[in-house]
Amino acid sequence: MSQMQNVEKQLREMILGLEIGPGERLTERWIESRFGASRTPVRAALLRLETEGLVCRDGRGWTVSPINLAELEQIAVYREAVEVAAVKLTCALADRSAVDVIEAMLDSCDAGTPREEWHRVGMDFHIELARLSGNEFLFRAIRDAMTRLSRARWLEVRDEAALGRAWAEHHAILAAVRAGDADEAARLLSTHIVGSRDRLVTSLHNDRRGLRARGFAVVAA
Amino acid sequence: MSQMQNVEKQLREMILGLEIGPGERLTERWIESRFGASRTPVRAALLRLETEGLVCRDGRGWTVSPINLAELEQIAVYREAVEVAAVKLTCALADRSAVDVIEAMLDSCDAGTPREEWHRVGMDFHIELARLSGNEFLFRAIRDAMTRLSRARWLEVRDEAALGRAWAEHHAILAAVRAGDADEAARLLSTHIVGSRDRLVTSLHNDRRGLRARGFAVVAA
DNA sequence: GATACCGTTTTGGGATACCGAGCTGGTGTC
DNA sequence: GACACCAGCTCGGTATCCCAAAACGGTATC
Repeated sequence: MSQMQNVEKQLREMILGLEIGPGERLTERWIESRFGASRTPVRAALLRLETEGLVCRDGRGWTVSPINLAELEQIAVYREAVEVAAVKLTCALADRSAVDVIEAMLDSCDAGTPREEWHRVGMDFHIELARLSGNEFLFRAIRDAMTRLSRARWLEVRDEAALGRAWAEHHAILAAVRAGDADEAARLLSTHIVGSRDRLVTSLHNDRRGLRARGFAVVAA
Repeated sequence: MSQMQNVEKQLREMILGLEIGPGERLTERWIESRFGASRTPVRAALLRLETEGLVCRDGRGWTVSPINLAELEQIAVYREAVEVAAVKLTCALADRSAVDVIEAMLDSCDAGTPREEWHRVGMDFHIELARLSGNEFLFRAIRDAMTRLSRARWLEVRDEAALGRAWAEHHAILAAVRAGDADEAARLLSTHIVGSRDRLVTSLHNDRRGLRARGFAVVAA
């Protein structure tokens, strides 16, 4: 693997894993020494992460993108449009057996599963569901949107009940897709996304002082 | 303006203006000498253009992305989802007077307007309409999609009648938005996008030999 | 005449040196 | 004590150099 991909991957993981907090300043030289690469691959990695929205320019320097509540709300609207379109396409497919793989993915999470895994599977559900549509642009749009949402979802305070509800909604969506009921799948998915957004934004809004106390920049809606 | 932005802008214009043909090989050293910049900003510009889909990696090198008919069809589906969502949002706005600006933009084209201008306004119609939604993600999605479509739309053989029909559809969409009729606007926009895609793909498919003879790589659907 | 082999050249990937702008901290003046 | 100013440092932007791998071309052999 090239140095650029290496730096990009590791830096992305550090940002998504909140090892570097939202709003934190980054210098190319720090990344250079941190990952043992020279500035050329570091700069390339930063440029790519910038297009993913994980880092942004701060005047002349680089900053880990803050958590932006207004952005989260806009992404939800975007997701709703794109995911609903994707799931409708999928419902129109002759062979929808691939939903079984996604269902198995959901079922792989149980009481003993670590929180990281729940988080990852919760995102992959939407990404893989979008992939089934066969439309590369819808897929990429959702994958990128989920990447942007990743840190916020990780910070969200989710109780057991909320997680259970999300999983039930995921299962219901898959059932509708399996039945080929596009309207029902779209309705369920739409409701799920809006509900998730409300819980997410509410949770982060309530927690914003605590988050800021942890050094995380949170921009209000 | 920095060298990187300079190279990025000029190279984008050369690619979109077909001064460098789809499928053509690019070397960093050629770009370097062509624009009088060193390889660092050249590489940065290539990385950005790669995310726009205008250039792609070809093994170890760079290639101007070919015209891909399958991609054009997928983009149309993506556009339909995103643009319809955007226009529905716009219809729900209290103040929709900004449609007048877009209408004026359309009306600025007449018989004496050069083809480049028609082409640009035809794209900007969709981009500016999306911007009205106020959703940054919907806007960027459509702007980027139109960028990817730009070269194909330029190559399309469009007769006077087709242009007139497109303009009439644009006006009809604006009228529906002005009236706040979201369903009608969505229906008109959807029809417009599907119709445009059919004409575009058909035109390029019929012309593919001529295009290849001009040195343009065209990948079949 | 075709093909296999080897040296040369080209190319992208990476490392590093240099520059100028901007920030910082310390000092001197009022 | 406050503020203005300046030196030094830091940082991104750029240019350039090196390297290994791949592409190219020529030659020798069959």
